[in-house]
Amino acid sequence: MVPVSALKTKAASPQRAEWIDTIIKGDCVAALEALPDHSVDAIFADPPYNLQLGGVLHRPDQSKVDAVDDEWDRFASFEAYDAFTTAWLLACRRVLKPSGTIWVIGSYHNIFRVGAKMQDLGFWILNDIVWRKTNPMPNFKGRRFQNAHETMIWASPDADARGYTFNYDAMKAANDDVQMRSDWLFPICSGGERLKGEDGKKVHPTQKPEALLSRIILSSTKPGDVVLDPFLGSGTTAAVAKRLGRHFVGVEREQDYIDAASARIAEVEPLPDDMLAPTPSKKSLPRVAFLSLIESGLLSAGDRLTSPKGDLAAHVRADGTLASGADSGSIHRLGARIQGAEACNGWTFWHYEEGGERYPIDRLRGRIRAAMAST
Amino acid sequence: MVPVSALKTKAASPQRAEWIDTIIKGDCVAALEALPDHSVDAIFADPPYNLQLGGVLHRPDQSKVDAVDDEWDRFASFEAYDAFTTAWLLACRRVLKPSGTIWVIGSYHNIFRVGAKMQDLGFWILNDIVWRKTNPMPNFKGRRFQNAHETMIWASPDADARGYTFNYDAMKAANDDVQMRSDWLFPICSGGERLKGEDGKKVHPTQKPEALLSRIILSSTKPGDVVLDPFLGSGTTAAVAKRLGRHFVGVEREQDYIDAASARIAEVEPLPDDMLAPTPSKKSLPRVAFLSLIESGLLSAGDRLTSPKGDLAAHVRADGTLASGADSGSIHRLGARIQGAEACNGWTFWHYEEGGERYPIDRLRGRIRAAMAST
DNA sequence: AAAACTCGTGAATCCCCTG
DNA sequence: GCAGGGGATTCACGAGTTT
Repeated sequence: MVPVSALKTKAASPQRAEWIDTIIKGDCVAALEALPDHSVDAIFADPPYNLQLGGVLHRPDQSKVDAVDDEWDRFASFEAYDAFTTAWLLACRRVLKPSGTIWVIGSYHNIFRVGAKMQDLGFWILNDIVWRKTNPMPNFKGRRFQNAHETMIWASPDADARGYTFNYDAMKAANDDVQMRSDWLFPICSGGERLKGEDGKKVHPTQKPEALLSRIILSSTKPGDVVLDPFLGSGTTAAVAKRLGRHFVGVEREQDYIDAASARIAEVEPLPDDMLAPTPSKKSLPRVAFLSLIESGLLSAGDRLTSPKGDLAAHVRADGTLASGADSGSIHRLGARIQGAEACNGWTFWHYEEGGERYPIDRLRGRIRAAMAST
Repeated sequence: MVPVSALKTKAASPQRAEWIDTIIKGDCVAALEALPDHSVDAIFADPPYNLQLGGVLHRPDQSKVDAVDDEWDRFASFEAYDAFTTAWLLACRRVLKPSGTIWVIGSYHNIFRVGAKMQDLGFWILNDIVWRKTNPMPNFKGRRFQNAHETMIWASPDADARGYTFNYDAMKAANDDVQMRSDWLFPICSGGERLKGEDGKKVHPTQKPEALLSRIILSSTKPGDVVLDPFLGSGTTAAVAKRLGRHFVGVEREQDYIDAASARIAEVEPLPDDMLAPTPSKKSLPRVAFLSLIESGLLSAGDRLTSPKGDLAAHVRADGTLASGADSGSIHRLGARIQGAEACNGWTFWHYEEGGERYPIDRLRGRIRAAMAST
């Protein structure tokens, strides 16, 4: 374990476990034994791709392509790779909270095997996300399509998992107010962001762009969460987590990578809290009872409410229910029944009249909430 | 076997086998026994996805989503699905020429299992191709990213396969003279192309767009080649193959689909030889997420944006929203609220400062688009 | 006649808290 | 653990209708 105090994020608290905000040196499976069950909120895993590259690849100008041929990317067989995959996935699932989620990135060389194994082990896939590269390496031989993307799998630890974090509203607001899609566009990591050694050579062959990790962390974690990267490499996950006010824990086998990542993380300045506050979702707004509208005088018993078009009507009763003929119930239940629907959001369905205009009663709820906020 | 003479393509030759340009009725594995070894040049397979859907899903307007719940998409377990996959993949490989290639399409529900099984059986993956949908169904409950793509695997029957067809230059010419990438953009099949029954309902729940098959066939087959579709369904593969001067053979279990596909194929007029050119697609300006400006470093969390005159201000937050005092939201929503307006185009309203001058953030969006276009 | 508006729909693994 | 109920949730098109 490498407790680098400079790595600590500002969100640190005294009672925090000692492995938080550190890089653990060692093999992924063995190193994760240092963590208790269900202790991390999210995992980003960038496992070896098992590229199975043949000979040396040359560009048209005869220059040599610097392929990933490191020892850690070589496996004897698909079976060996599958056994490796099973081992680290199980270790990850043990330390992942039931409400947590895991991201795994890969290419066509390995992602199908990893995805199938995840399903076999009971992980429940939430999305597969495509990272479209703005600047992928060309196919030099002209024998295939340009391999211009990588695939990520986002999954919960089991099919029944509830309550995982997905910052839907933040993603939508950040995407021109339409839902964020499963295809993301980012440049590959290059330029100043790419870690280089003193020899000017890249420190790690597959350093991921911070933008990619940023979207992952912003979408599926909350400030203060702990993000695990079992194959930390150059430390992108940890650096971005720290910047975004999350805790991290990384596992890495090679000292060179640990050194580079530690230095990188230490330089990261967390963003101020008010830049990280989660975008409020409607679900997170304070609950307002319909009865409060009557109690505060915004509506009165006997008032007439209608459907949006005004063709269906009901009357407000003193106890906060609605009545229509012999039928009565909550704003939601009566709204559903009166339309013959299975469900209904009474706040947006029922309308009141003011100055000749119809408005949803949600407008009145807004006034209550505004009054609550100002006190 | 259903020898529909009207289906014959113009490239027909007298010594052709009788199963060419026909639809064979029956289970995929059994039906393929009618074909000799190594007799087809390419395969497009759209197997059941094994969606494993739960209950009924409603849209926000309470309408029901017409889910794929057909009998043919139900499997007892992953093991049953894997056995099915193995069987049809082996049958396909037997009839595929050594120089041929196979395409398989799927979603995250099944594509990882299929891909892993293909590798296990010795198929050699050449590319995975992402079909990005211009108009995918939204995620109605806001619990995941919008599932906006499907994945195709393009593979040769074994690792040593040589001489497979890839029309590199045609693809490049069709793509503004840069290499065709592994991510393709097409609308889903709708409008006049979608086969409808007399009741006005869709004939097949998962009809694929002709544009998709067109690119597949144009990229990896030659005129006169034989294209097999072991799950023919509504017949898109056969119809496109015939139009493009290729032969086809389809396998399908259900008579209703066979009838619809036969009628559809009969109506297809093969293109004249000199017209068999790929269709270039001009795309409109790509959507850029405001978050991309932060992710790409053009803006940073905490940066100050102002109204055109500089009298109103907000701060950029890490998740791609803006904050002004206690208020926050997308660039559009906050822009509207801060002006007291109903709507606002945040791209032209919000300005940043550079060298003492104010510029709309639309200028930064332009830079992102320029970077995208240059790749 | 043209524009605006409404309505339907697509391979979907789609809620969460309280009693 | 289960049942009940509050109440949150959609994008791009094509087709048809109204203004």
